Amino acid sequence: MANENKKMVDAITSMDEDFAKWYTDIVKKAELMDYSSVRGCMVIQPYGYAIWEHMQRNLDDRFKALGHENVAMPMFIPESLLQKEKDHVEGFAPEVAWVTHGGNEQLQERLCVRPTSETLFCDYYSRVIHSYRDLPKLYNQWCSVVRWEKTTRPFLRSVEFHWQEGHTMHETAEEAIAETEQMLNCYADFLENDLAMPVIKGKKTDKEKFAGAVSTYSVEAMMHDGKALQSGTSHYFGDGFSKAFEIQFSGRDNTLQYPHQTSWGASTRMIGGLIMTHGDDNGLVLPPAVAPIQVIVLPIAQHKEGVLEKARELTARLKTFCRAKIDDSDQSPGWKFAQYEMKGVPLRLEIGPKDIEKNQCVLVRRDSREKYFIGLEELETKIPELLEELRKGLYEKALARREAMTYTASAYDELCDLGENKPGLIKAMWCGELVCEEKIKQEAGLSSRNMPLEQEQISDVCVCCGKPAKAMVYWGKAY
RNA sequence: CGGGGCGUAGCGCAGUUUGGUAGCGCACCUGGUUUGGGACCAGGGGGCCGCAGGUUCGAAUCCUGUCGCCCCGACCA
Repeated sequence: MANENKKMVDAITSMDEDFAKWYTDIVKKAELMDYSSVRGCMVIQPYGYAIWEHMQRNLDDRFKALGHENVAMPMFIPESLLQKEKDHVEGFAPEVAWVTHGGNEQLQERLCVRPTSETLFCDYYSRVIHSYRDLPKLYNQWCSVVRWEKTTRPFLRSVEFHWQEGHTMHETAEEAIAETEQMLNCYADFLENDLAMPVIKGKKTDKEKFAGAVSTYSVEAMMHDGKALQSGTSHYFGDGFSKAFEIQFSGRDNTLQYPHQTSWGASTRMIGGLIMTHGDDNGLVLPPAVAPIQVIVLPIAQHKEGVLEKARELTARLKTFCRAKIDDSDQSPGWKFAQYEMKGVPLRLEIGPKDIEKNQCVLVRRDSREKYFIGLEELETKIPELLEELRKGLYEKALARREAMTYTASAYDELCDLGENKPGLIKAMWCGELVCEEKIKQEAGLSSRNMPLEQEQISDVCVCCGKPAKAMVYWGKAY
């Protein structure tokens, strides 16, 4: 057994040895992405893109069930449009890419490649919203955006990344706030139930909020190394953009009003989150909801009479109720075991001569490597059961790890000490002042992740300055 | 953008100090034997040594520049 493990560990760097290398090893060896010739931009390979497609489909169904519609906005934003909202342009200008020429001609006004599309949506809304009867507008788009990031990492931070951005307009602030909360919950539900990633829902501090937003909410997940990953975000804009873009409508009382706005997004970064939440030293571990292959069928001694036929027949049967695939290539079984573990396939089905004799097969779980000998007539019930157990198991394991790596600091020394010595999240009270937040960043190396919706009263005073506390904050290091 | 490391076959590397025209393992191709945890034997294909200049009779090797990637920091989904 020790021998077996050794061989497989050889394939990728162990996460204890070098977490960053472990991550890039998985991303490459599971064939999720490849580097491209463009700095910071990646090729998402078929297997990685298939995961994204499952995420997209799942989220898109959720959005549509909540009344949203998909649209497509231009990829370019005229400079004048980007500049309409002051905070927004200040936040994004340092990292936008500019188009200055069309063919050989210099453009009269340069165009930025969208880093996010608030301005485009607002420009459009200013033309189509006239009456309260035009509201709400519940739009979403699936697209890629470009941010000229200085350092990049596959899926976690790339210059171009794929995402969805929802942009909605509402008659009242209350409605827009409700939308912001609803979409935050939508992401949380998707992440927790389908991706098996426990998240902390909370509000960002002013320092960390989106450029131009009144308030920003996030779902934060903890990775294997204790760092936080913002995995989805939902903003309430109030009427700031509406005023900047002169979006007005006639209200029920026949007065001119500004609509209230939200935006919310989730990106291919979630793929990085999956890797760093569930992955292990044998590779990726995928939750069934987004696994391109849920069950890989591996014929054993496939040259022997009847094995391949039986394996193909089983695969066809499996395909009627789950995403199944057979690998009948002539690689050795051991190679295939390792290969599909690397790719994170939740269940492996082995079928060989001995099994056929007994009318059974072997199912092996990716997460625990537990083996189950299953009668062939039970597959329709056993496979969904095992997939569900695996999903729950992944969630519980991730939650237990997060809890074990979450600390409480009631004194400043304690906060600094934890920040330096304990990877993970730290709960501590905060007065709400930027100076304290910056001091904590400077001295403890911790940024505020969010102020959780589920607040706890650790003490009455700010961990940093000792003045009365306004909120409990999760502090940590982030991707 | 600062600090560090690295670019030689698809991948991982040796060769660079001391210039002499490129090698190993894996992968790939062919044939055969194998097949319940990364199989074995035999044969074979593949490289403007990141790119551009320079020095030299001769450069993977020395010099200059440049591009890219990775890691650690500051900024961000």
